[in-house]
This record gives sequence, C-alpha cells and structure tokens, in this order.
Amino acid sequence: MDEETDTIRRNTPAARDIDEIDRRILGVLVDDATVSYAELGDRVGLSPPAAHERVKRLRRSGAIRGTAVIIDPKAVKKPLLAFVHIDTRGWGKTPELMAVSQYPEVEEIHTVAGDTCMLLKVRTEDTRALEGLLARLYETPGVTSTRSYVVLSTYLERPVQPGVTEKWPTPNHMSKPLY
Amino acid sequence: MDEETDTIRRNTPAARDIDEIDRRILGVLVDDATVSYAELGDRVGLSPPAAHERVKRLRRSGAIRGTAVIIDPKAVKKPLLAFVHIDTRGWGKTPELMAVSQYPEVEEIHTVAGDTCMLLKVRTEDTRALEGLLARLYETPGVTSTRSYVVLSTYLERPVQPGVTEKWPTPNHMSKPLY
DNA sequence: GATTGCCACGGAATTTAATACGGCCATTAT
DNA sequence: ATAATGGCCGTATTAAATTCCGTGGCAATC
Repeated sequence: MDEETDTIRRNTPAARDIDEIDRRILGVLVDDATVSYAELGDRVGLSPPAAHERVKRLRRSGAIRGTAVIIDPKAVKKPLLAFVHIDTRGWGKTPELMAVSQYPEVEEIHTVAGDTCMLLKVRTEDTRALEGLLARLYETPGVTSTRSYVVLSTYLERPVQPGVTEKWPTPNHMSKPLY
Repeated sequence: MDEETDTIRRNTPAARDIDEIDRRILGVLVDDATVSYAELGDRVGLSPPAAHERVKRLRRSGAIRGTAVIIDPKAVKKPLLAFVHIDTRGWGKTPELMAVSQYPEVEEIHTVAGDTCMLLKVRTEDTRALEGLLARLYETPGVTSTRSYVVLSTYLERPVQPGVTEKWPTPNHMSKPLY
C-alpha cells in the first residue's frame, strides 16, 4: 500500500483522463461488480492482471468511489418513494435541516436553483411514515413551505453511467451560444 | 444451481422476512460490498460460511438486486445534476418519452402524483448538454411543458438504506388517522 | 408432551479467484 | 538516437470463495 501512495504522489496527482477502455470497464462494473477480473478482461480486451490494474487505478483516482449492493426498497419495507421540495428562510442548510440526513429514509439532499431551495429524495414504508417525515420538516426552524411529489411508478433507476452522448448541434432556428 | 432453484420453488417462494442480522448485513454491504465473508461474518456475529449463506439467500430472494461500483460523476464528465419535471398531454409514458431512457445522462424516470406528470434525474457535462437534452424533451410529442431544477450542491447521496426508523407518534394536536 | 423433520450455523477441505512479480513492447521525452 | 516510463501479458503465490458434512436448536406433528 505504501508504494501505491508513493505512486500517486510521484506521477499522477489527479490521475490521467479516463479513456475508452476505462469507460467500458466502468460500464461492466456498474452493471455487475461481482464479475471476476478474468471475465472483465475478456469483455474489454485485456488480460486479468491488466484489468485488475486499471480497476485499482480507477479506485485510487477516485473515479470509482466504492462498491455497494443494490437493495430492493420493497425488501426493506420502503416501497414509497417521494421527492420533497423545501423552501427556507435565508439560505437553508441549517444544522437542524442537516440532521435529517441521519434518517435512513433520506437518500439525497441537494440545494437547487429554481423556485425552491432544497430537494430531498426519501423512501418510506407508507404514507403515514412520509407524513411523519414531513411533520418533522415542517417543525424544522427556517422551513417556510414544502412540496411533495409522491412517485407512482419508476421506469428507470440506475447508478451513474459512464457512457458518453453525442454532442447536440444547435438547432437551425437558434443562434449559436457565445460559449 | 439446479437444486437451488428447486429450493426456491419448494419452500420459500418469496423468501422469508428480513431479520435483524440481514439488515446488518445489508448495512455493511451497502457501505462496502468488497468486504470478505470473513470480515462480514465478524461484523454481524456469524461464521464466514453462515454469512455467505445469508448473502446468497438475500440475492436469491431479490432483496439484493445486484452489486455495482459507485462512479464519481465528475470523473466521467457529468458534473451537472438536474431534476426535470415534465407535463404531458394525456398520461405520459409514450414510446418517444421512454426513448430518453436510452441516453446515459438519464438516471431516473418516474411518474409522480402532484402538479406534474413525470420526473427525471439527469446528469450532463455542462449547461449546453442539459440544454440539448431539454430541447429533445420539448420536441417530444405529448410534452406540454418542463421545469428544471439544477442542483447547486449535494449534501447527501447514497443507495437505498436498510435501516429502520422509529415510528412517529401522531402529534397531540392532530386526531389519529383511521388506518 | 415426546418425537421427528427442518433449517441455520460452524469447522475443515477444496477449488477458484485475487494479487504480486518479472519481462517485454510501445510511446515519449531528452 | 536513446533512455526512461508506463502499460500489458504470462506465471506464481497467496487469499478468499465455495462446498461438504456434522451438530444443535426450533417448530410442527402425532
């Protein structure tokens, strides 16, 4: 481990750019991180040690933050998904509001630009539990209003994808942006 | 593998309920799915084969949907996160709209109850790419309007958590719900 | 209330995969 | 041109996953 840290410090402080093979590796591991390095190497056209080396580098560089099992929300009694928009007095992010991050129902907390301040993604067992969570939010100092969007059905839900998309040309009827 | 399938068919069609040890196992594996069964067993108080057996059962039952690496969005050039609300004529979910699920920028597609129809979670390289995605959405037949919430900063973002929360009592000033 | 079957766990053995090492080749910088 | 660097492959070693079997608790049954 020591000489690995040295390697980082010596030549690749922020790690070099992700190339096409790296993207394919990430694509495989996002779908299934349990594949062996032998199979991973086969899929991307590398030997097992080479594939291993690249994955190790992707982990070191931070491109791969970690590995996690994907849990079925229904299996842990959290079938109800909802997005909650919160308006706050001043600029949110108070300790009281951050305290909700301790609750396992809260999966995401963002601050957003637009006609709201904060955006939460939460999963609860039922509407009663969601009501309890919203009640807590209402009682939080600084919160002026909330809006909830209860998810009826989910058609797509997946981790961050490594894929790239073709750039979109400016439509003909629009002038090109300066930048 | 054959006798495993038989086992499923024979006695545990939908698998038995998740118990406390299962929840602790899921809690460990959500944080880091690369731990060995030896360490996993240590953490939850089981022998390595017993831990392995339970994880295998959690996979068979579907509680564990899979294992994925967590990718840093910035590493794959998608630093810009946004939530897009779409209003549609009729009840959305047209083939044209579902086609956007093919784009790697789109991470989630939900239909929601509330004053909107569909909700998308998208990650793009920059505002130009987001503009291109929104342009595509505008041109999709049936889409009447969209609202976008660009995320300024994210304070929490994690997979589905196995943890349970204490039930919330009905506040004193509210009458108890019938159900 | 005793008994019988049934899971779940633990320990040992085996097989498989992860990891480390050395050499080769291509690319790059001097 | 040449030396150095980084990335890859083949092999060897080590560690972990997986299997096998015996034991014990638990529950349903008679």
